[in-house]
Amino acid sequence: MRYSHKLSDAVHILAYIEIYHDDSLSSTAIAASVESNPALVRRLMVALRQAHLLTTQQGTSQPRLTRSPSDVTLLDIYRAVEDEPNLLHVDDKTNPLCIVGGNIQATLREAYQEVQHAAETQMAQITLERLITQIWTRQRQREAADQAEN
Amino acid sequence: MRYSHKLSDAVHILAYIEIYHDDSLSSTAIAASVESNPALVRRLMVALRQAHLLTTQQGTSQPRLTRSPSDVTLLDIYRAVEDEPNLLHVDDKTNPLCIVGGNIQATLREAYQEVQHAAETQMAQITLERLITQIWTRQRQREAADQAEN
DNA sequence: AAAGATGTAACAATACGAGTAACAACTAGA
DNA sequence: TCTAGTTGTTACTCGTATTGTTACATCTTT
Repeated sequence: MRYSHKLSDAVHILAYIEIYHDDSLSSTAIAASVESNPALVRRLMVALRQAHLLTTQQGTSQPRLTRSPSDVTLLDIYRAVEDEPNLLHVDDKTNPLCIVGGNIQATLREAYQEVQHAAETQMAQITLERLITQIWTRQRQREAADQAEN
Repeated sequence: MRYSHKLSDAVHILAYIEIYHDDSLSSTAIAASVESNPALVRRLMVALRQAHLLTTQQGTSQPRLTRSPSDVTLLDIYRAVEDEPNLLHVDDKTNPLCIVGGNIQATLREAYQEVQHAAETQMAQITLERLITQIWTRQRQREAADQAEN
């Protein structure tokens, strides 16, 4: 399985907008935090906007979250940015004349659906608020560690 | 997310070996059912062999399952063939000087781990025996449907 | 008007899965 | 023993998806 960072970067963007809501929220500034480029940020923000997770206004560097972070879950973000909703994928090119090839697709689809449901149930329990809280907690821990070092 | 068929094809191979254990089990025959090529089948069989899910003997087209299908789960097969064990992936290239960039990696790693655990728990409950049973059930249903049609 | 930002598209670079081919080593049967 | 068929393994190519890069029309603010 190849790996994309869409979900991680989307969470990053939302958390950035929430944490730095008083600073510049230009795609360039956000891209600097993601260590990526403004176009990627804007592309992801299109998906987040279509999912009604944030609002933007052309020309103004002022994206805003439309929902409370306590009301946004990892599942919402996942569905917003991942155009392929499934974590596991059935090989849809098997020999229909074979007992295995003719029946394994539907069988695996059902099994994968159970795995998907378990994963999504867990994703639905992880709120953006919790993630932001943990980011702050880790930040304070790092600052305390830096203090102790000096 | 890009998608591979390694897991599906590996399940296919194991089910094929179990169901057609009295027929030819050459990589060419299996590849015909997967509608793939013998090299792919052999590559996957290497991983399955290293995970002690089957035994092979060079030159003989007689792979054998080493465990009872009731004792092999989707998780076993998943871990055998997927070299990247994680379904979700953290962007490990973020700006450490930013509150978000400096703390989101560890935060997401923890969250993703919970999702991974939920998915793997479900995978561990799906046995190869169950999958094979369902393949047979669907086969009988198809045969009955074909009968009714004529 | 000018500067800076977004929205969007086109293209290149990159990475990875999968297909293909080739060949040494091994097995089984004539 | 010889031969055909198979596995184990490697190298290369191809197709596809993500990401990086660039460009530019459109919008907002000063």
